[in-house]
Amino acid sequence: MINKEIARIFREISEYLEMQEDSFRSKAYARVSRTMEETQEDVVQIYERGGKKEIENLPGVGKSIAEKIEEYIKTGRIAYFEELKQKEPIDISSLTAVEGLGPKKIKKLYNELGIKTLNELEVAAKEGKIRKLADFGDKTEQNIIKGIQFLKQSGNRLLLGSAYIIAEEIIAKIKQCKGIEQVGVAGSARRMKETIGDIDILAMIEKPEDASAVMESFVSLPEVINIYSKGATKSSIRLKEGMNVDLRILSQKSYGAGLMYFTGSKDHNIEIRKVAAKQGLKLNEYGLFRGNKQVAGDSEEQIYEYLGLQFIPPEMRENTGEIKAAMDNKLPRLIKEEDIMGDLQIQTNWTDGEHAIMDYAEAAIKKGWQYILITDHSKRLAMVGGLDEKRLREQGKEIDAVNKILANKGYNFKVLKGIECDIIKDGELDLADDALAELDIVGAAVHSYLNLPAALQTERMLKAMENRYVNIIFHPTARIINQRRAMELQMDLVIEAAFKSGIALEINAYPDRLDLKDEYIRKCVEKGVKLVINSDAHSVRHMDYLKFGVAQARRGWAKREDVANAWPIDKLFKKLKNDRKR
DNA sequence: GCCGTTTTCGGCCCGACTGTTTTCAGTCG
Repeated sequence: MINKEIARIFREISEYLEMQEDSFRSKAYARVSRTMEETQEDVVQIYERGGKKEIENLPGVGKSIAEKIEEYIKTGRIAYFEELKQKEPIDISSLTAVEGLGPKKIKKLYNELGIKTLNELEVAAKEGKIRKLADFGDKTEQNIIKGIQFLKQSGNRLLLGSAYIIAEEIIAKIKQCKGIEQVGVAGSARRMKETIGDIDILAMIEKPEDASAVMESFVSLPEVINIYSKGATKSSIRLKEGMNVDLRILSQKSYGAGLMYFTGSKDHNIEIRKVAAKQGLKLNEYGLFRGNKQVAGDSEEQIYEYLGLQFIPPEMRENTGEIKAAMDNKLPRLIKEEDIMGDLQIQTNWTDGEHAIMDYAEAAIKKGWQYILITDHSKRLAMVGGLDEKRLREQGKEIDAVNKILANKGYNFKVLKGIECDIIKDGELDLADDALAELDIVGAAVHSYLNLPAALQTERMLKAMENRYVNIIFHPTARIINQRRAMELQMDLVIEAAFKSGIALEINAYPDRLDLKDEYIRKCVEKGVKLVINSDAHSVRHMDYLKFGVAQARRGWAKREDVANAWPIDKLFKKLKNDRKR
């Protein structure tokens, strides 16, 4: 996958151009860098499908940049970038990673002191050379030293699941401050991105004079190890966990505008501000203005409405067509957590799960669900005691017994018989067809040989999908966020096969999986491929993860109709099972 | 370098905070 590599090169080009004061061209490259970062489909595949023209369809990509992408695909390099690097051989990406250092300062450091690398920067700072430069001073030098220190100990972006917990803890503390009307999370956490860089928190206060006390208690939270900035309305800190948190304080009449601004995404905001500008309006984080007069701002709903747009849910705010859709009144009604009627992937103490079938059933009933599917591993996963045909049938008896007890208690609830059947290397399934035939719903998943080349891996997957008993492919790409790359799969072919066969693809809600990714989900939705959102619970408490899967589905523009486990049980059987074209 | 319901040329989101300076450039989001 070369998208990330191209993204990095364009980001560096952007920074070189910024050094040369070519700000607009720089922004053009920065924008395409973000696009490449977010594009899930391999740009090589896009190129193979439709050549340079197809690449130009990517937002922000024009003729010149499309040519550079083509050049990279063909030759593995971009001559323009090589020239820039040769002229000024600076390790820009490492240096800009230092908080407070940007292209202009880096340029000065290079010109005055010949600094090219992080190491040279650190040495110069520690030797006190930086403070002597014009426009630099003691503080800047200290901040550089600190910045390098933090850089060395900071790791990956945090999983949404973890960031959420941290944000909630901080919010709870801020809520206790005097004069606080409302506190909420904004930023990528509110957009429910799968990983989070910084946590953004927004607070509304009644009286402006309370602001400084709120800021004071924010920056003195016990977890704080650095204060980047502290102002009347905006402060920025770093937590022990290695995570940066911003707090912004707003008045009631600006809360909606601030929430919108702080939620992003950046590209969404830029586009929305352009929409405003076209109507002779100005949008900033304080409100929507005509001249000096505020015409909207206390709620997001009000701002979108004034601009003639439908309300755009935060998960959609990525500038990938949602603004146009909102303009045309064509936003989909996204799936909600309340729409979910059951969970179709649960591991019990028959294999590597923590709890018994009845425990999960009771928890599901509490959630108001109508069914769960029990899906322990199959025998190939010997490590966790995967079920063979015999034990699977024994488990079926326990499920029957649980259902009987629940029925006697008067619950309208059903435990369904399933399996997470291993797809072995050649695409065959791990269990015999006659055993699968006895189950209500069959899930299949890859757990081994994750490094096969794309063609082979795809062939394997398609072969498994030919099995007439398979209803769902679990965690289709097998990635683990921050740990393991997705399998190399030609997803277009997999999605096509799912469409033809009537097999559903899973959105696995486990925080470090979230597999399918949002972009693939959107392709499924466009194509009419059925989805399911499962917790992959190995414990009763994991069933709460479903909300992250729902969020991922929303980021992929999925509606209730697209998600099989948002359907009542009879429709679930009809559409997922009996409609399966065999 | 990109882009178009004012446009194929002339624009390009907007503001807070910091540090170094006497009015602002650089950085960040």
